[in-house]
Amino acid sequence: MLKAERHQYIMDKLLEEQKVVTSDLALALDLSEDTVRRDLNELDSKKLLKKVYGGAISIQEKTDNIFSININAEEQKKKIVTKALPLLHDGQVIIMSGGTTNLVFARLIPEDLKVTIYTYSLPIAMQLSQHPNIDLIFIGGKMQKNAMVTIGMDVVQVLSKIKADICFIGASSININQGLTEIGYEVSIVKKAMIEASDKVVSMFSSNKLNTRMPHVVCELSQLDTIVTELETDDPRLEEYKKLGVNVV
Amino acid sequence: MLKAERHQYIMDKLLEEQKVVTSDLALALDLSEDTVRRDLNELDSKKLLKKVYGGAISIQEKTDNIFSININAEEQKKKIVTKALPLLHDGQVIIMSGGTTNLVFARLIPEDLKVTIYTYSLPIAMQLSQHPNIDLIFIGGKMQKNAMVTIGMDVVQVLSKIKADICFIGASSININQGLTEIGYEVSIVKKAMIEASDKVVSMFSSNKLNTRMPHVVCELSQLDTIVTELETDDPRLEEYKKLGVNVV
DNA sequence: ATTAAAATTGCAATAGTTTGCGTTTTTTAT
DNA sequence: ATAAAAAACGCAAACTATTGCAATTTTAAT
Repeated sequence: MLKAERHQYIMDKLLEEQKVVTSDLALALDLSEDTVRRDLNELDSKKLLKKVYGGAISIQEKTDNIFSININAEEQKKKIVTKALPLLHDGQVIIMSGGTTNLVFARLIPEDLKVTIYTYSLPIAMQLSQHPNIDLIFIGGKMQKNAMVTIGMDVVQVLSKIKADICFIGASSININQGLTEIGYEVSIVKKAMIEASDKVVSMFSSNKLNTRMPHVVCELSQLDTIVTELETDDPRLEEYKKLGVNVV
Repeated sequence: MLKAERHQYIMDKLLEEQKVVTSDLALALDLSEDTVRRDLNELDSKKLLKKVYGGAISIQEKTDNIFSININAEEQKKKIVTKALPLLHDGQVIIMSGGTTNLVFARLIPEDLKVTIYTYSLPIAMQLSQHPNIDLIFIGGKMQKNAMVTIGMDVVQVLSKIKADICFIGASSININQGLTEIGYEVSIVKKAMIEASDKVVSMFSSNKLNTRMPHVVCELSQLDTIVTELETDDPRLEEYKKLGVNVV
């Protein structure tokens, strides 16, 4: 992995989570913490983030009366989510996690689709509020302010009581051995509940998330029905996933 | 292989993979790494990619996505909510309804205030997510998409189980006889529950809401502790309200 | 076709970067 | 105060880039 790639990865992560932790990045990227620190310091000196003890936080101009969400590589994300649109059908009950890929997905849901969507992400809910034909239900609870999602027992409890046809789950990291892993424990718990509540589990992410890992396991690959990336379905990097029975789109 | 062909190959690869590695390209194109580097440098100077140590990365765009909310008479609202700021104290448990006045209020909450806030409004929650010291709890439920608030039994139920020190309630309409009234039935129910859950009830609104009415009653004036408007406290339009025991700020 | 100039290519030596490790220093939280 | 975690520092090994140069190929004009 190129250094510049790592930098992109870090900035990407920062956009999603508002902060990054040195040790988590070292784990995710399979690097020494030294190198991560050097990366963070470099990005700091370029004023792209603010290095703090233990990691880094994003520097974002105070948004005044506007809620702005930065999306990295939006074109790529559009490509990914477009491939997932055929999975949607009238009448479905859907659960959506947070993340910018899901946000792009939310925006591209056809106007005439009539579905019920549960979400626990503020930006996703804001986006879906614009949609004329969606029954939208927000799952409340304690807010994880950086990611703008609710977490905790309340969320899990609501999820345990619903039964969805399909869920679209964002991924921070995925690899063959651990499967889907998350940076935060709380979020991993919520995602587990989400998977439990859904007949079908779909995860959309860009290929740079492949073969990275985070501390908290969400689920094994066997629990994923479909993964959607920007890659061609015959790309060698997806081979192992297909072997394990995951549907690759 | 012609140079132009190679360039095309590199750009194709880049489009697909977001990055190229010098050594891989040299191998794939059966060229020396020197030549590949020269190619990459050339493409870099044409701004078609970004040359980095070890290879090159695609120039990735970062789009800004805005959920914008129009706030009418923002200056006036700032004036109103500023008068309410002294009601806030560390340690309070607070409930906030939706509305743009409350949104402006949320934005002006001092950075160092440590409180717990319950809300059922997406924009309010988004705004409060930016605040470093607030414990934020979102009350989930079915979304009323236009107003971007949750409504219904779920919301009422959560509200019935909490006890807040103070609530800040937006007002569609207020008058002496009916008190606070709302345009939507669902919202009126939620606001009732909110008032029930709070020791102290504060409503902020501009004076043009005075002496108007809507179909659904929220509460009588006697249940309001404090109203905050842009008017001077001795303004004759507020006289009647003061007489009924409402604190006027 | 021939030829000279210009561009391209690979090589080798040199220079510069990156990275992980051991050690020391600083920071944080108890 | 003290212990634990994180950061900084210096170093060596591995990797990547730059440079000048000679050999080769391409281009363009007679």
